[in-house]
Amino acid sequence: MAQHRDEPEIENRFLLALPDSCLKRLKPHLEYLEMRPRDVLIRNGDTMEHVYFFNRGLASLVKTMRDGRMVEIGVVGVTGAVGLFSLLGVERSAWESVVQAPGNALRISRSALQAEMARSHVLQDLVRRRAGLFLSELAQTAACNRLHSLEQRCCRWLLMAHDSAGTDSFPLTHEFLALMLGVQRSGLSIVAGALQRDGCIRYTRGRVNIVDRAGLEAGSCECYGTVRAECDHLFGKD
Amino acid sequence: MAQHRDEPEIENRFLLALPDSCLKRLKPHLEYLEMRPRDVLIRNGDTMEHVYFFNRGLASLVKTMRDGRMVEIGVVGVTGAVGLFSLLGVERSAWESVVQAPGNALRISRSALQAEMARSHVLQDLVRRRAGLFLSELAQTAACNRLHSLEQRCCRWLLMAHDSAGTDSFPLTHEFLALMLGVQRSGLSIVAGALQRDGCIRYTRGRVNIVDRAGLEAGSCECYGTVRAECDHLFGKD
DNA sequence: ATTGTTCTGTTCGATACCGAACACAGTCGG
DNA sequence: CCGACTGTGTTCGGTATCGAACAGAACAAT
Repeated sequence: MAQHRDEPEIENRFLLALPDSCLKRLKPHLEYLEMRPRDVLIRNGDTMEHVYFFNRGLASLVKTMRDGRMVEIGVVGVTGAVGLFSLLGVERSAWESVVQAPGNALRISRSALQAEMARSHVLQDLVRRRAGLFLSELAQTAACNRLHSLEQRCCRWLLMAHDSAGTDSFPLTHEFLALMLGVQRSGLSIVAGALQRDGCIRYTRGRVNIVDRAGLEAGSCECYGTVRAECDHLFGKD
Repeated sequence: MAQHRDEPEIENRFLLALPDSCLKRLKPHLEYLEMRPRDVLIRNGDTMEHVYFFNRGLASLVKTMRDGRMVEIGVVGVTGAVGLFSLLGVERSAWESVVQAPGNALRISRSALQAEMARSHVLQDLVRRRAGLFLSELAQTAACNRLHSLEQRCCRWLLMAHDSAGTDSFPLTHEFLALMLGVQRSGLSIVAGALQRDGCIRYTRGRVNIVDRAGLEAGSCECYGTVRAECDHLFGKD
């Protein structure tokens, strides 16, 4: 998962929100990495030595129980950073961060970023705001997991993935999505089939195509809109 | 909910973990408050101006949907602090913090506490560690809400409440517990009735009595033990 | 004592999802 | 071209929980 470049292109919206001067000082510390599905960035309990800014692609934050059952408790895409809370002094990760959608990211050591935070008030402020947004997302997901149906959560998930994918088509199997949503694959296949019949999505062996976003939004719970609105408020509408 | 004392007794374990010198400087800023069930400490979206350290009693962190359905996404008792993340620079609360079990708390302004953090490395470190623990709790609950049965979550909840209550008997209605767990009251009554028949608890009109902790632990999901172990690791086993 | 309110017990049909299984089709490696 | 594997469609009985309703019991206010 390592591939180096001298002058990586920056598309991550968190980084892009920083002033040029700040970004310029960070650039020498940024390491360009290809992100491949199933790459594990941070394990549960790991000390967080690096922060990852996705330019493209998406990471899943996953909690696994002792019996092996797992469920996604959050995602991090182009508006966020994997390992964000390490910047607020939290040592260890309480979940596993694993690449879900392929793409690339810029990695920087926690210490380098904290050094810049000590200097840049803007960066410090952005980290805090983004952390607040993340907390909100996490709480929303906790409630969503309890209150909303599989179909609603499935639609929400597809919308979030679509936002981060950048393209209408991206790799995704029923099996994987069922794992993330913490449900049986058979149940998910039925929901996915219904969404396909309704013309919201189309899929073929491990690849899904978002056809009708509005349809998905109608089928989704309010959680997508709530989180999206907060994110737009922080980074602007586009 | 306001009742003042000059030299409040400190039982909150977060505060007790601080060195005397640090505590001594904080004391003049600590305001003693009675906590009554349903008192709202922080609303969703509020800026967090104060931090609350419970000596006794328990706060529920609650997320409410637009249709009025709600679910508890976490609790804060004698080992934590309501408004903790404000100390890491997060401005606004993403949920509502409401008193669940009666007791009393010490309140301090965010600014006073941050001033002391700037001085005390130990306090700063403890805040970060406790925040990390809270994140872990939140993630655990998000997963628990998806993966575990009502009975398991009910047992877990009773155990957590028991830990914070300090006594074996505390006020609790089926209605309230169903709200917190995000389920129907009728379903909860059946589970509660079963637990009573099994001799784990006894209850009468709005009051529950913990009879057999071991039984509850057996009926609970692993989430209770996982979170409890992390908490013990941070504060010691008692 | 009477009345109103809160809390609990219980029923009942409806629904969502589980958990396991099997079939089949597309894809890949040799 | 031939397996082997992976991804999807579908079934089926079982269970958990919903959502709504009603009744009775304990308590509080008057």
